[in-house]
Amino acid sequence: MLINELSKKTGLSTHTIRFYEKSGLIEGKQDSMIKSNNYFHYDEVTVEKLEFINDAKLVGFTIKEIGQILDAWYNNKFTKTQKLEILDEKLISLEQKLKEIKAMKKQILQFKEDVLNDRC
Amino acid sequence: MLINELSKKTGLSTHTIRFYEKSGLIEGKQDSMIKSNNYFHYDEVTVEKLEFINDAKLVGFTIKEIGQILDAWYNNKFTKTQKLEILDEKLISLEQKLKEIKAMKKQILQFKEDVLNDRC
DNA sequence: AACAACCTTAGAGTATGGTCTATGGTTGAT
DNA sequence: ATCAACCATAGACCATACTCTAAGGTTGTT
Repeated sequence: MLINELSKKTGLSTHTIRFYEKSGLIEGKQDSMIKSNNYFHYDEVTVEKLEFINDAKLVGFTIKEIGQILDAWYNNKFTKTQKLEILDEKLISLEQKLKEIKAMKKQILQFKEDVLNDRC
Repeated sequence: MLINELSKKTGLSTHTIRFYEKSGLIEGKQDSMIKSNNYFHYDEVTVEKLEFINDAKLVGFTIKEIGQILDAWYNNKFTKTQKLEILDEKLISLEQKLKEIKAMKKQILQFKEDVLNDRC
């Protein structure tokens, strides 16, 4: 599929998709059979990747981190061991985020207590 | 205390503290008794606020959101009801973040499975 | 008095993650 | 053939959240 269809499938603008492509998160292929144009073609895996990117942004991963994860998942830049290391590292950072959010919940509940009891 | 001491107590640079002050997160007081200078003085509450800001940044709250929370907690810009509304809203967004992170954990565990079983 | 070590404001510069515009080429239906 | 609707690249522009520099005033110690 071409970028427009990819955009419709993922809800991301073509600008954003091209930005992610420049950032190395996804990769389209130009068809060397067709000489008249230089259009990029994208596959279903790219759709999956973009959906993952959306989720990964929500949890606060940077473009760089998302790139690492995608490379660990769907490329051959790394050995199996390296891939597992990267993924484990991200799991640890997610655990950390969970802790931070739980602590913040407690903090805000405390603020609510303070408000309710006019302690501020 | 002056900004340098505040900086040492919180680990934030004076630049960053001034940035937060400009952004309305904290507020120092100038002593009108002293005419020779215009130095800002900060109290222990400001230390607490800056510590909170640090934690709040970790969970992904923006400066604007942090400002709202601080106002809800330690100011009289809002009524009690408004304050509780703001804090509840933030609790909901924290719940949402928890969900997203848990989903991402599952996703990455799946990636690990894929790597282990050479499915990518 | 002079010097280091503070303080102030204003504004420039940086990194990240987009978002948009300009320019020009391609495709497909009429 | 022409026209809308697509495609590409390059680079400008934007918001957020800092981070730093410049220029000048204050304080405290010697």
